[in-house]
Amino acid sequence: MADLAQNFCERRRNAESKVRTAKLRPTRQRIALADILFRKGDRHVGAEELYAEAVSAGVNLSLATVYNTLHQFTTAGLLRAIAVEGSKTYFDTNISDHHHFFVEGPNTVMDITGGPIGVTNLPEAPEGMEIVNVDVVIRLRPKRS
Amino acid sequence: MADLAQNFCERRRNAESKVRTAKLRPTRQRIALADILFRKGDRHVGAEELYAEAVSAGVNLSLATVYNTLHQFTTAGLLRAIAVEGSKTYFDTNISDHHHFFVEGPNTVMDITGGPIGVTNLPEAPEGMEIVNVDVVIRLRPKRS
DNA sequence: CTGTGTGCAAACTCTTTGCATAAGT
DNA sequence: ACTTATGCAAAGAGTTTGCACACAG
Repeated sequence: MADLAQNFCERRRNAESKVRTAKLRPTRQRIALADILFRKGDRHVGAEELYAEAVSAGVNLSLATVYNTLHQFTTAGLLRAIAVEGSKTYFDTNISDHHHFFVEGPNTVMDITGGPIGVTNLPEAPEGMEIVNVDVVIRLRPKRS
Repeated sequence: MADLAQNFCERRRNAESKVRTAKLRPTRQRIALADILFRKGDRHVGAEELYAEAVSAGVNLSLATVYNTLHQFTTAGLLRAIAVEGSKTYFDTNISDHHHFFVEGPNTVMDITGGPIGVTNLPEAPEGMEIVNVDVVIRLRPKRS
């Protein structure tokens, strides 16, 4: 029991420091979201899912706050928004340089593991522009017979 | 004048054959949209823009028809939907293997020209999945001082 | 004629916004 | 106390849907 309590406190402390890193006030909601997001390893979440998860974890917050927080975390560099076609925005807790599978049908995003993808012949940015990032998305579909 | 009329007819014929290629009935609306889409070279259009263009070209149609047609053309392989982050879907009249710049701010899509980008270390599709395509999106922002 | 396509308006999803209230420092 | 964040509900963008009417084969 003491262990559980300690883990709980430690996770909370980690989450809080994440929020402080982002120069945001460590409010209950932001700490709870940071905990959910960064407790487990790499995650790809949409706002609704994260909201549902927070609610079912007993956190009292609103969907608008989830959107606010996701954007604040993204701006602070704690999260990355993923470029996939479709109406929904996914956020990735893995900020390091990597790319994604997008699965048609369930519309889910997965990290590509097993060796870094290389992009060759990367073009120059046009005059007056700078490259923010390079996203590679490999679109998958369930194999038909 | 005769030239203009002939060009007009020829374009219309081309557009119609595009529609037939897609195994769709060559209705007035679909032919008009095909003409607008494929008359000029490569284009990246959203539904609303295409609708506006059609309307200002004197075509009488509805936005819903534009959406229907874009999806039908995409399914038929005449167009490709582009994976960019954000709420809006862009369609590309260039079906060949190429990739895109996405410009933050104006939220526009541009083809990457000047040599084909290569992707190395392309991973296997996971069990039971097949690769539909590989999209590379280079996100740009206006250079700050 | 017969069936598919279209137009319209309403519904729907995801996301943002405005403002009164609550909470952090 | 002072300021910033939150909750709520409403608005907003983009897209889809259902059904009566119109048009192509």
